[in-house]
Amino acid sequence: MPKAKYESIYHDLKHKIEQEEYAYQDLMPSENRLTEVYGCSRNTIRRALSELASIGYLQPMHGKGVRVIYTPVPQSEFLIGGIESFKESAARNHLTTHTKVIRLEELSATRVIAKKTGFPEGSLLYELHRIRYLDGQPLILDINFFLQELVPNLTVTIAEKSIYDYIENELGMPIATSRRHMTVEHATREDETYLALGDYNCLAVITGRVFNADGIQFEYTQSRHRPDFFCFQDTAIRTK
Amino acid sequence: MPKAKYESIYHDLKHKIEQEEYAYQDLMPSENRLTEVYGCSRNTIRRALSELASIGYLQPMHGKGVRVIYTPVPQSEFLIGGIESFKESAARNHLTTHTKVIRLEELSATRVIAKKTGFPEGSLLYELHRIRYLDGQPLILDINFFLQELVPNLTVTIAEKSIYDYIENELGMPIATSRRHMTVEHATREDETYLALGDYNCLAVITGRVFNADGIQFEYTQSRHRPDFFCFQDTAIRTK
DNA sequence: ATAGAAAGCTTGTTTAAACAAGTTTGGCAA
DNA sequence: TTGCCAAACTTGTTTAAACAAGCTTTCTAT
Repeated sequence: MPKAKYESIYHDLKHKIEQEEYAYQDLMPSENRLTEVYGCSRNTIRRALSELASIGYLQPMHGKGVRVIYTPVPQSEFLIGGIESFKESAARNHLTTHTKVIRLEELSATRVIAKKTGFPEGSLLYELHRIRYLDGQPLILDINFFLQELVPNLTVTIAEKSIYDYIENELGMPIATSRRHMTVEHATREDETYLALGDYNCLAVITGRVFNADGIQFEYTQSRHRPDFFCFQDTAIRTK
Repeated sequence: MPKAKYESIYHDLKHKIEQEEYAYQDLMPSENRLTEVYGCSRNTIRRALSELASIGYLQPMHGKGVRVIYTPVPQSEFLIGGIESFKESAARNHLTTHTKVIRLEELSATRVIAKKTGFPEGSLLYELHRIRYLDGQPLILDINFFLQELVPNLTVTIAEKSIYDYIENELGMPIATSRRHMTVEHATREDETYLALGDYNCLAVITGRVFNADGIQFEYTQSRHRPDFFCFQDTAIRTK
């Protein structure tokens, strides 16, 4: 499905790196070599390589070559990374899931809610609380606010399936960018009621604003994760 | 001191967005307009714009324009993001800091340590435990493993100042890429001893491998954060 | 008046070329 | 043999051009 040339080269190289055809610490073929292999220009190769560098797969070295620094991650954990729905994450980890809606109501954004969520004061919103189960265990309390104007006609049925699927495929609104904060917070009464926290008295909390492809925020979300199944991945590139 | 043209354009535009000269939800000037303003080619402009999109400042819209989606973040929190030393983060937040070394010893990587840290078995390492204080409060327990071959002659004095400064400026080794995991873990005996955890019984833990510009891993690090001062920032772009 | 085509914007992809700058190799001269 | 320099690699930056594709405006034909 990649329509752009650099995308298919990116995916091809990514796959070869993950299969360790290009192994950890190896040098990649030179850009000129890859140009011949893929029958494209050097710029197109460089675009694919730079995206692989940005996800921490490659380390380019000026004058020397490009080194593979990808190492396989142990797939035992439920990993979060990128913008991914709960169901997508679960599927990637071969786990079964279901979702229970605790609360779904309409409201208008007060000044306090507007400040917290980033929506304009007075916006019509949906507030949605859901519990996410993985293999029968309640792991995540999701609290979402959706802009009714962009995500209309939200129902319990939709909320228990996949909202992202509804948004992208039924409403035809592409999801683009998400800016998130991660913190660790004390468990609330609601957390204790719905999640089997055991002896943990805090949770991993991911808070974020989600924008569509037009740069309009349509969602404010807070995911409250039971610590024992939470892992967030990230690659950082140091800028000079 | 950006030496490349696209870097200085990037920084200039970033600054203007942060100053809200280009405000939230505004459209940026078109690429053709910006080429006139900055006197450069469209490619160079596009490079600057795409880096601003990758940090969640801009949302490009095919055929329509580029929308500003940056909103200022409340600067009250101690934010983590990118590869940044503790001192750099503290300085950015106008806070005073000091560091106490708990433990500094040499060791050779056993099989277990090699698997955990990603260093080859038998590597000579430094193991370093430090407490980081912010305005007098013990907030972070840092546990580091350094490859002696690349980070030689580590002393308590260096460890209490800035190791990144030592590595980059004294040893002249550029730090490039860091792959990290974030989890929430039960407090250990060591955490309880050194950090004033109050009634928290867990911590935010950032675990990571750090690579130099040659793609060689020189550090394995674990930062154990007291929850109340921990906040991690991230921008995710959804890929189709 | 309205539908629809066309023109003129916008961003997205790809190529080609030239040059800059860092590293390695190989050969030449002392 | 040793030291040094030049040649031949490598990646990094910039320009120019052409075309694709999405969106908006304008004009035209019905």
